[in-house]
Amino acid sequence: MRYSKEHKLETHARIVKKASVRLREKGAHGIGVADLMKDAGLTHGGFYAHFDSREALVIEAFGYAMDRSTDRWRQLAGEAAPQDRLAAIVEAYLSPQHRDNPGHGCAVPALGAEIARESPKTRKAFAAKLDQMIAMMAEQFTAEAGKSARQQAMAALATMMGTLVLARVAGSGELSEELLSAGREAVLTRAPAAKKPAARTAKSVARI
Amino acid sequence: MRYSKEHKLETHARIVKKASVRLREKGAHGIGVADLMKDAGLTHGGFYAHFDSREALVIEAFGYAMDRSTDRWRQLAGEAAPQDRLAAIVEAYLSPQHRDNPGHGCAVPALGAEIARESPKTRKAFAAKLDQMIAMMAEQFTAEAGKSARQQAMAALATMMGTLVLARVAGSGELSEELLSAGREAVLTRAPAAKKPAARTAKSVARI
DNA sequence: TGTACATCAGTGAACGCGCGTTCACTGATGTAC
DNA sequence: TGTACATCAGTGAACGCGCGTTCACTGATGTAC
Repeated sequence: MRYSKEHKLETHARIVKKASVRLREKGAHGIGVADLMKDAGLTHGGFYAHFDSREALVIEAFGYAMDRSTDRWRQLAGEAAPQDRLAAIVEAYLSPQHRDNPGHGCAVPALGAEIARESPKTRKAFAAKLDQMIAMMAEQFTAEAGKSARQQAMAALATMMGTLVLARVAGSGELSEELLSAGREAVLTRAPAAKKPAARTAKSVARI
Repeated sequence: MRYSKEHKLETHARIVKKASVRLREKGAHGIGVADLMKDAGLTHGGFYAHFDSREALVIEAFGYAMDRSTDRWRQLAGEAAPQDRLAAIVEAYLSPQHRDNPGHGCAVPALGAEIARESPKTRKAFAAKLDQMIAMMAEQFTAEAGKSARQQAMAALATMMGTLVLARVAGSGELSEELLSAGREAVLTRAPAAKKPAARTAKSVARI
């Protein structure tokens, strides 16, 4: 059943993509190689034709998820008027839809704490993607009051991902909504161009 | 070897205390029952005389850690002059010492994301402790600019735990320090009585 | 007070199970002649 | 063009291992008489 040249690359990409969803849903150790391969329509035996180890897949899947998030935010920002860009990102990030869809959401709140305990190799891969994400967020800020755009971006990202973790722990009740609201307010009322953002549809925010 | 009445309670408490450290260090699934019992100077067979299941210990250990953190912050606040209280907490929280000592630090950045994936029972236990922590933090804020003390406390907690997760992923290099600094600035320059806090010694902040 | 018995925290072997990884094999298709 | 062989992505059984949990047993000490 020898396949065309592109076939292996396509299969590899499919495994990574599917794994990035399931790992965000279940945690970096919450799902096994056999189930991840099954999700991609394969059996577990073929796994090592694509990856050196389970950890190698985790790194790739994590990087994929981070890139998709960064792309998605850039897209959301691009679609909004300049003064609404930060708000567009924050409203989408701190929404019930994002809270309830970790599999298609930001990898940082889903996997950050676990990655912090992994090997230096894994952590470095994460840190590099995190740095890109910070740079993208920094484009939404201007330096002011002694704070650089990058500094503001880091704090905003921390508040956003922290709020999402807390809101997920709280479930979907009143406390959870309160947390999301407090997070949105905190990031947006500090920002230079903080206006009430245009309402986003559920569809447009479901995938970050 | 029948023991005195208090003996079992003491042993139980010792297991919980030791487990709370190791679980924060290794993650909610990162260490097994046998090793946890060994840490308490026992063998694994006796585990079920103390707990219905591994999950039951995780819940107890987690609650213990949360209570210690809340106590510790209250103590830090009590030792500082009124206008320095928030700063005392934030400086200790967002310090390299806390970043490098997850086992004796706040359970939220260490275990929050994992708890979010656990059973409703576990999540509810976490949410109740989180609510207490929020209430304690709210004592450090006053309502202003349309934001209640509670709302400010939630955002501050999210920024603090989010920053710590990111700083731990980044390791101990420049990016990590940058993140800690940005987090401190973000929480403190929004606060009503934000002054430069008195320097804390490493000793006083090592255990949160 | 002295003695026989009951208690039960803790021990250590054993269980069933799922995991990451390995390996001999398959078979459709590319390639050499 | 036709044929024999090489390739290698994918299969499925098997491996060793560690895990959570169970269980028969131990033995120091409290309790009943």
